[in-house]
Amino acid sequence: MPRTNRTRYTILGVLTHGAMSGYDVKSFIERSIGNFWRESYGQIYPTLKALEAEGLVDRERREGSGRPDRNVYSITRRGSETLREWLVLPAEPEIPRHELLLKLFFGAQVDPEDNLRHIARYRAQAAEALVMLRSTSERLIVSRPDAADLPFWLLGIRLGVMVNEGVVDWCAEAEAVLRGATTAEDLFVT
Amino acid sequence: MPRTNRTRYTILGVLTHGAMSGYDVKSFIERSIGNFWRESYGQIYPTLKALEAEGLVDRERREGSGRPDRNVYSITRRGSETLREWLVLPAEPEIPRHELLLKLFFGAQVDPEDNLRHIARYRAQAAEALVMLRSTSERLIVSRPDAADLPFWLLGIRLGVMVNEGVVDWCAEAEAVLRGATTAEDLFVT
DNA sequence: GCCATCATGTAATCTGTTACATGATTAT
DNA sequence: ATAATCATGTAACAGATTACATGATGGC
Repeated sequence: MPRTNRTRYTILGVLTHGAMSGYDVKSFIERSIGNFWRESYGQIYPTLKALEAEGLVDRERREGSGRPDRNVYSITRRGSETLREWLVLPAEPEIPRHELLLKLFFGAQVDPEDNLRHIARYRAQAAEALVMLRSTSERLIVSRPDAADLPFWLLGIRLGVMVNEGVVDWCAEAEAVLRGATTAEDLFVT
Repeated sequence: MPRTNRTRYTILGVLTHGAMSGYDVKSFIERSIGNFWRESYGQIYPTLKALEAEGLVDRERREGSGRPDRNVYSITRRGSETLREWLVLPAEPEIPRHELLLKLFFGAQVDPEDNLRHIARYRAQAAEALVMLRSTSERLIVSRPDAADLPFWLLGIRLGVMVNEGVVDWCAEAEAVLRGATTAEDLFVT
């Protein structure tokens, strides 16, 4: 059994926030869940077509005044049902792939400075993510204090904050170990 | 440009730990880096063939006494160089996909209990992972205290511990929010 | 007797990215 | 001028999983 196609459900879920075009779906995903989910046009456009053929979304053609014509999609009753059926199913555990850890695992093959460069880059990415996450949470709290999905959005951001804080702490530990200031064993004793 | 094929380098890296068969490569990956990396036979066997054709690994056929014959692969000098070239390159950021957060993002579409079930399952997985990670670290520290790669192995485990501890904490917060005991906004104030 | 482990490999299939093609409008 | 945004779509291709095929040995 191949992995279930989650693009379908992502699009259906996005369309519960209102009718929109494929282009809009993409930018909605980037702005709202881009932190933990991504879709490309190469997936979105064909999937929208398939969803329409299955009666899970409706399409309405809108003449673009000046702008290109848009296909505006809205979710159907059957689409909502299909979405809810999937939402209550247990989330499949993600297949783990962490290239940084993979490279570090083979770190004995390269110079210590190479490993330290990896860590520094990783810490910078996590720190940058934290800034983004915190500013997004603030913006949401002031601009949409009454939205029904606000708690769900904030919980996603909150997990990102906690994980990235952990990453930043780990980077400090990793640097200490790679510089020889600590042994890795000590990390587990304390 | 397609994403670089990391299976190649994973196999080369594994073979720095000694000559072994495709079967061994798979079980080595599962036991050592299974926590953050996975490969299937469907990838390993064809990749080993390709690596041999490129002169990055050598193959030696060993008659199995009783057992099936084995193809034992060892990394060549050129293989080691190719590996090191890749190891020093910046790790490509993983494309994020987190099905649990995706489902939770659309959580307003289902009953609160459905969301709570997701969280409970997620916490159980993280708790189980923590038990595994801690016991692995202890086993490594006592059994291979002198191995040159021990610090690298332990650092990988340590990140897993820190991230999963964060996940467990987050699950408690998420449950409080979903039960209405706290508001999501409060999570960001404190 | 049966299951786990050892052992190799192919085929079918899917998911998903990237590049390409096209072209108007608006803001800088 | 020119870059960014709006807007839709296809084609090529790679990465990866799963299922299938085959078969022996050794422990319970």
